[in-house]
Amino acid sequence: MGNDTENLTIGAFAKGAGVNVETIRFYQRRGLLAEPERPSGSIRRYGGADVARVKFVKSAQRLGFTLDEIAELLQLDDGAHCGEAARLAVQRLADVRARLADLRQMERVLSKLVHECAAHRGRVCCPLIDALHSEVTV
Amino acid sequence: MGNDTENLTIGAFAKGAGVNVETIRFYQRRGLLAEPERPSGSIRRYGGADVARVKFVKSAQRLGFTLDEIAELLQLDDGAHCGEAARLAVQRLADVRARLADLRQMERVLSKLVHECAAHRGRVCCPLIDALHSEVTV
DNA sequence: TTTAGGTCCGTAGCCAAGTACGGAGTCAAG
DNA sequence: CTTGACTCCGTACTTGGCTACGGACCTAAA
Repeated sequence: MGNDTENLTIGAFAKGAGVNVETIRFYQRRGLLAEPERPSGSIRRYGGADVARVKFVKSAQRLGFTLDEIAELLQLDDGAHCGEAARLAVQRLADVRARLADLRQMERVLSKLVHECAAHRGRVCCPLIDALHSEVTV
Repeated sequence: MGNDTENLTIGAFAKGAGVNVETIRFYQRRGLLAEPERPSGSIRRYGGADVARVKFVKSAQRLGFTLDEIAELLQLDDGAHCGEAARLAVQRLADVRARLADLRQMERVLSKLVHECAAHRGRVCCPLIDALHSEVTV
């Protein structure tokens, strides 16, 4: 039935999302995750959408967004106005592009350094360095 | 004489590097910055190379490197072996490329969303969202 | 029905990266 | 030779993002 990704306990949920249980609870307190209904007794159940949401949080974090920013992004999902949503998205896009530019610069420098260093094989080496000072001060 | 970027006091240094004095001192304690000689009495003096170094630290931070990683990078500059330096650089390069891939994915999704949202003008809107779940869970 | 293992909840602790503070010393201009 | 700005140094506090702990409760399988 493929139902093994619905009706998860918090433990299975956390494992599925690749975080630990405390993190789930922490996100609930931070408002990143709704505290779900408790269908039977007082144990909460989670589903695939929750797992996706947490994975989204972790992805966005890897890109350098803070939990507050991620909360904003997620509010797009939770019924914010369209105009507001678009405004936020545009803002984030600019942000992402700035990061991309930085990172490309870094990539360029590092890969150049690696190549030069390889080309130097046998010699005294290390053009790595002045480069770090002179070029990466973005 | 252009000497206004040499022989800086810590205050001028910090201002030049765009951080505050405490941060300089913090970096010294962390070993990111050497504690300089004290030519006259007990007040330390700094130069352009120090400024560049701090700017490098800040750039690298913006790219998501931790201070420990940055310290490693800076050791390339401070006389590490070439082989070791290259190893580190290769490692960081892989790192940077992974981040780039993430970020490109994020950019793609966000810009698609922004366009779709603009195209929607007047309608109920917000394709922003399922997209967030379905596509950005990198 | 017991009981092991999971859940709930609050509170406390941890690490990174600073930031703030306070008392003592220094130094250059008046 | 004093005064006001700056420096030195240590220690403490802050913020973000978790992680750990402990006692009470629930629940599924033996």
